[in-house]
Amino acid sequence: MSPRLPAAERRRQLLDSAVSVFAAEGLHSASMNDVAAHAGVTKPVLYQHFESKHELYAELLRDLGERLRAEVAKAVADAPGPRQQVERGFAAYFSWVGDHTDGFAVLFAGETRRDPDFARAVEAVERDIADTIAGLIAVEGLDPERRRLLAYGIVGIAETTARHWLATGGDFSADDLAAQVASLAWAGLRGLRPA
Amino acid sequence: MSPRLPAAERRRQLLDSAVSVFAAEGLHSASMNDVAAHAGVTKPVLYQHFESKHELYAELLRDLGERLRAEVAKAVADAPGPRQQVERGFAAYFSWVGDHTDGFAVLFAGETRRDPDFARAVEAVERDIADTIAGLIAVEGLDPERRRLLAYGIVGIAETTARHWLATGGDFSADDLAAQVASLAWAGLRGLRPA
DNA sequence: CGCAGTAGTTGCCCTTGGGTCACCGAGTTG
DNA sequence: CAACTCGGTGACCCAAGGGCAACTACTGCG
Repeated sequence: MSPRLPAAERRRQLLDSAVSVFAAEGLHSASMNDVAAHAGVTKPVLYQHFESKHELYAELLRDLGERLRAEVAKAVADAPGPRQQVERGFAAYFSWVGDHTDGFAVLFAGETRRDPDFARAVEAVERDIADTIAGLIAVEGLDPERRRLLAYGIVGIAETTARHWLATGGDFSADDLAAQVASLAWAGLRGLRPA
Repeated sequence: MSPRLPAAERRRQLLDSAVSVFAAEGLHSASMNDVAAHAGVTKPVLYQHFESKHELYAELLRDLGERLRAEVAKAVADAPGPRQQVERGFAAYFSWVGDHTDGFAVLFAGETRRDPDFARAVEAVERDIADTIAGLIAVEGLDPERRRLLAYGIVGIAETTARHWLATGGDFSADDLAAQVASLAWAGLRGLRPA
């Protein structure tokens, strides 16, 4: 039997275990048994804290998404001007990714987008960030649909370069990476011709 | 019993069925039974053409990836200058996506990246396109790693805007979308300051 | 007309894994 | 020292689904 833990602590520990197990195995390959075992505990304990596998995963996504979102929002809010907002936003993003590779994998590289509930969670994060970016597009008279589309483009830059960064072993630091990518994004945003 | 078909035709039909079933249900939710039934046939027939579910899916990814890659490569090769290469490359990409929404879903929105074999297939496409883009970055003296990183950023723009385009019902035509996005990407690529 | 050969089918096996039930033992409290 | 609570366990149920073995039926050829 594993050492007894108060409910709150056990729950936190289970969530942490779930992130690493799901990141390593993927949603459908990882069993509830695996998650429980990783926490040094058996399945029923897991079910005392979470209704179902679905709910556990959804909770995970909400949790991770909220943290990433908060991190980026804070960095952007603290920046003095638009150029710095872009730069620091990316820096916060990549820094979070570097510190939470498992979380990033679960949020964006997982089979997240297949399930409607799961998709909502990750899209909420994307939308939030995209809305922030949309406000930085300097072209006047660009209709909101197009504005949002381009903002999603920038979000896509972040996701894909982050994945590539992790996949290739990360030769750059998060800040270096952010500087590179911010430069690309900023040039793109400023160089747009008024439609 | 379903009408008898020569092996080659049946195989093609099974592949087509597989794309739509996997796009609708996802790799792990869709059963081999579903795929077979969608083709009006039973499971063993499916197994006469494909060793396993894994192999079927891998074959699908190779097939789809090759087509997308060829489409983009052709468009880029036919363009007279770099600006047009970007524009027509995106146009070909979005046009393919619009015509093969199921294929796009399987390639990029699926649980593709979890499995090493599957990941290879989709990464091959990304890499191929990224390499093409890398050649268009005009900054001299930028080291190849950074060049490639930025190229992946552009690839990310395409993927994410395509997903957003499909998810929101696609108010734009593929060409309109391409023009918008190409403008963003081109501005980004040209506006980079030499490092 | 009968015999290959190939397309399809029915039916089954067996593993995996989500989810649950009945029980246990260590503190705490009156 | 009961008795209650609460964190924990082992064993089990049941459905889904990948994969296969054995059988059937159509078709074309000598």
